[in-house]
Amino acid sequence: MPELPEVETTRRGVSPLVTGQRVSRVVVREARLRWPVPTALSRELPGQRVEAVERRAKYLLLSSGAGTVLIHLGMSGSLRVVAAATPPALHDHVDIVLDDGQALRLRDPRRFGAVLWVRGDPWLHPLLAGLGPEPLGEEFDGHHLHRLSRGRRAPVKAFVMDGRVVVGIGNIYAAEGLFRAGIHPRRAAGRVSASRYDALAAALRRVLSEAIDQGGTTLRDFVAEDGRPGYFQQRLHVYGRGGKPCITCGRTLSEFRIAQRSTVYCAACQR
DNA sequence: CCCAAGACCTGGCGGC
DNA sequence: TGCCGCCAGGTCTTGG
Repeated sequence: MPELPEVETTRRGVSPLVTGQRVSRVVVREARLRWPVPTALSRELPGQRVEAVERRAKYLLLSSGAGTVLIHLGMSGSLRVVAAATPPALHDHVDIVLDDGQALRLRDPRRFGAVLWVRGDPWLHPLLAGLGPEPLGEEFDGHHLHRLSRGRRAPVKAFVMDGRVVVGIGNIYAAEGLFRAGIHPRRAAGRVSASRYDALAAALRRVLSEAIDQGGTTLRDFVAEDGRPGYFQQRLHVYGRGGKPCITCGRTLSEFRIAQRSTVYCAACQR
């Protein structure tokens, strides 16, 4: 579920309901996420006011005077704001209960997600410190990709999914960006030209922005009912379409695996 | 340093 | 209907 657009959609949905609220308690029903949910979170967050809800890569940061809650949704996580009295469903692992009677509730069936508590400067945390630029930020462009890729022999798809290069490009948007830029996903990263990296950076920006916009279309009821943002309805050009015709040339889309991830592309349009 | 593969989990689906 | 193998939006960790 969560690629960058969904995490950003979640942030926008949750932020106005949580920011400025005081935390009354933290309920951890299942601490065994990717890393154990620290007991210090339950001790030190209650009584604090949530100052802001920020995003870096696919991490959400809830800041308070005493520390920062670092949340990652993994493969299957979702966050909602519910009435604190709402009975938890299966896999509703953590509640951050607020003074106004609502709770920020994490559901994560596969438990690849994380809820951490960082006392000092969160930007120095090991999970955040080494990250590359935001794909929608100013530092990210074709020149950045071109410069970092020289001498790299890994497939360009794996290269753009590497968070040290640029954050937030998951399996869906890597495939979509490469298709729109006409680049074969298995081409060695070091053998993609500067101008084609310009096209790739622009394509990634565009597809991510579009997805966020579409998530935004259902933002109003996002927190209320079924937390599914609208961007799933957007037309994906290649992801999940292996064996179907290319929307540009009609040729059957090919599918193979790069680093255990399914990868769909058009052998005619992508070189 | 670079790269590929393994690891962590549950649930849904297709095939038999 | 039931069971089995495979696949799924991520990314840290390990080993060559």
